[in-house]
Amino acid sequence: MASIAHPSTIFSSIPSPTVKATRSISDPTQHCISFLKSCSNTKEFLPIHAHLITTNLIQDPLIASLILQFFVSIENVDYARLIFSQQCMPETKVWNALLENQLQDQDGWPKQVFLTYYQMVSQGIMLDITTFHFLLHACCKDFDILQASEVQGRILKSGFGISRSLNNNLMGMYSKDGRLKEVRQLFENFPDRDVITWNTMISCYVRLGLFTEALDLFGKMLADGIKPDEITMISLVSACSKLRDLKMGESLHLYAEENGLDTSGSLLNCLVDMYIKCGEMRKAFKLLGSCESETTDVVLWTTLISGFVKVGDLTAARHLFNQTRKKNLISWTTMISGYVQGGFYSKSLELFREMRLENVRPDEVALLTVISACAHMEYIILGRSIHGLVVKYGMIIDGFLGNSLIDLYSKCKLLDLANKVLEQLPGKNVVSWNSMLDGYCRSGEIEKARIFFEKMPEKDEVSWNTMMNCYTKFHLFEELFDLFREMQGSKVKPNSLTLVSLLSSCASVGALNHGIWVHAHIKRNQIAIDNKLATALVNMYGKCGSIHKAEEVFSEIKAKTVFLWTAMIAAHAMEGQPHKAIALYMEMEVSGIKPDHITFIALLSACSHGGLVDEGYRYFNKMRTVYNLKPAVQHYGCMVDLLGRVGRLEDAKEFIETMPIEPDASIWSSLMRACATYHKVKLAEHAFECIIKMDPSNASAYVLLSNIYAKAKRWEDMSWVRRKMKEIGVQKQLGCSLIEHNGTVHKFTSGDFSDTKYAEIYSMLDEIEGQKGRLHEEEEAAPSSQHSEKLAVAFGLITTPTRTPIRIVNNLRMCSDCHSDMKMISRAYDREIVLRENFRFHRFQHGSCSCNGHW
DNA sequence: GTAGGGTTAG
Repeated sequence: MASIAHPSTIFSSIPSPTVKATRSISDPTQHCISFLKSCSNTKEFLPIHAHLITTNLIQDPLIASLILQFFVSIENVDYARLIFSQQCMPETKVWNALLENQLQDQDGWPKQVFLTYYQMVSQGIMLDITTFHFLLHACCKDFDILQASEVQGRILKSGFGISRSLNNNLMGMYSKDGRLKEVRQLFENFPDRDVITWNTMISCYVRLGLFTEALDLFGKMLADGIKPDEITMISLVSACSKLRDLKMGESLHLYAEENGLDTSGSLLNCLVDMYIKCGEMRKAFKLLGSCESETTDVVLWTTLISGFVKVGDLTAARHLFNQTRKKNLISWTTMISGYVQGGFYSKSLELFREMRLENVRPDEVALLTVISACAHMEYIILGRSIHGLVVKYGMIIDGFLGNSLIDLYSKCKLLDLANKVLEQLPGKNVVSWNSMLDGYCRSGEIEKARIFFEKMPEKDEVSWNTMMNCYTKFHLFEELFDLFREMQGSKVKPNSLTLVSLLSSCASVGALNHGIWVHAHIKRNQIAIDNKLATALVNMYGKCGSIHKAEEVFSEIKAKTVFLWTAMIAAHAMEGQPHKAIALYMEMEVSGIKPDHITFIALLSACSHGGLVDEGYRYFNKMRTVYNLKPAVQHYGCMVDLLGRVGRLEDAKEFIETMPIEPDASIWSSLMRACATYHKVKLAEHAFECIIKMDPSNASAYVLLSNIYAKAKRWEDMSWVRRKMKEIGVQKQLGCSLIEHNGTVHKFTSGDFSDTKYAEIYSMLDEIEGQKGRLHEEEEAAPSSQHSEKLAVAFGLITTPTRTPIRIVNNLRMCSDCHSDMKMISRAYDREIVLRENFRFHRFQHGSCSCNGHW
């Protein structure tokens, strides 16, 4: 408390009336108020009391109420009443002034108002309409249903009868707390409604998201002969914003203009917001242009910033933000959250720091926004310190704020902390559980995730999709489809994201029949195929070797995104159709779509699969010179692959040595594979050394080198490699092949004996060996007759009808023996064999392969 | 009685 001068000095310095006019700071009333507020005992009070009586200041209700407050605080109400009996003011008025004073006190607690109220009741003080207004106001500040109904009951008993303004106030109070039932009851039971009664009812609907009800009520209001005002329109136009109902919004705009309502104030902001949210930027700006002078209204500016954020134009949003003269917390939060929504998390945190440097104190919304940014970046240290800030500010953690914290700890894989917040969270909802579920999923705790998922009190589409994405991510194909079937039996309908997840899983294991089934499901349920779903379908068909179906889906989409184009280009690349990929790329350029990094990976890999060196160089240079895209290590990898495939090994080596970024192990592996093809032992050894320097236990490098030595018949070197592998414990990556049959995906690994049909499979393999009509060369590792793709093809020959294609997905590139054996099998058994390696297909038919020897 | 900012799957 600031030091207050002794009363005697205050009184001696009371200025004359003329001075008072010029020096309002020393207003005697203000002095008295300050002094009264600091009074702590009766002894201090008495001198000023005498002064107040002589100057008649005691008749000032505020002063009187402070005296009252003083005596209430020292629990001597009797003395207070004695004092008041000497003055002419009715007691209720003074008590009301006290209530008003307590309400205005920024740091005050609405509970204080109720303490005063209980004192009034126990003292038998009469309550009037003003008292009730203050009480309702306090109820709004800190809603408590018991207190609210106590006040409502007191109003009914007071004998005034319920006035329209009290009724409106009661409605407003319940509306703020979202109590539709109470508001409706007060509305229905009060026939003498004015515009405020209607507005309160309408805004209650809008607040609760019942937009259509709000608009319906507007019709009834007109029918009732009540003229709407600007505030009515504000509620209704904001309902149209939320509904994205441009037509209704425009007709409300027209109504306002025709009925002479003021559309230059707050209503203007709402209309601008509505036009922006409905995607009518031009109309919004036309409306702004019609304003007479340049407005500096911070709400309007913020509306515009938010509009640009919604349409994804963050540059424009930031430009406006920088020009906003009187930024407040909401403008800052709008811009910060804009960056979060656009995925520019670092930018959002940067701006938050700037905000704090400007001494703007964040509230719950601002903090949960930056917590969400920290969560996405997995910035746990900053995230925890913001959690600390939440505690420091004494914020109550519930609802949104709590959910953002669960999300933070989940994304950072701190499951205990996430659980702790969850347990202590008062208003848990499906978002809280979803965030926790996501924590288990991304930590790889699949079992725990499933148990948690089963126990969730409520599941929405996010819950199902989170669990399903988890299965997709961990390649649990069976579990994924089982869960999908379960989902179809539940109340929640699969959405396009569910289907994207299923399709991407089908794509990764090459499960064409499952993919076709998902596509049929989409058609059957008349789910709209948007760009994202089309991309997933094209990707699935492309990766399952069904290029014509991919083209079909692709051609049906009119406005294609870069992702869709890229998926189609990649499909051609995988098929080894470089010219089609290039033609498509050119078509894309013509249609005005800019390629991205991924497009160029697809395009360069197409060139590589077709051995198109000149084209490869051309596009590699083009990405930088025309599109200003910096080639990443994958792009350099494609180029090395391309040069290696056509046998320009020295060029490839030089390319690696002059590339501006550090080559990684995969680049040297590319070169090594080419060395294996072209029997360049020396260069292979150099590449090997480079790989081992970076990654001493790189399994594929050892295996490749060993194979290269074997091919060169350098047995001693080969066994050295083998010994070395044992010494450092290098584990060979197991070859693995997938084949879809009868609703499941079968997985084979080299020398695998686990399949129930293994006896039949191995006798089939013997038969194949017999077909070759020659003995096998000496094999260094597992004989190629037991390579996983052979097992899979044998399985396919046994289990599928004659002449149907056999589709296999490999995790590794196949060896040359398998490649020639597949050609032979395709002729001997008259089967098309479609085999997918990591990034390309081989189609074996009538004894030849679509790759034309470029494997 | 009214307008601008908020959490989760990809």
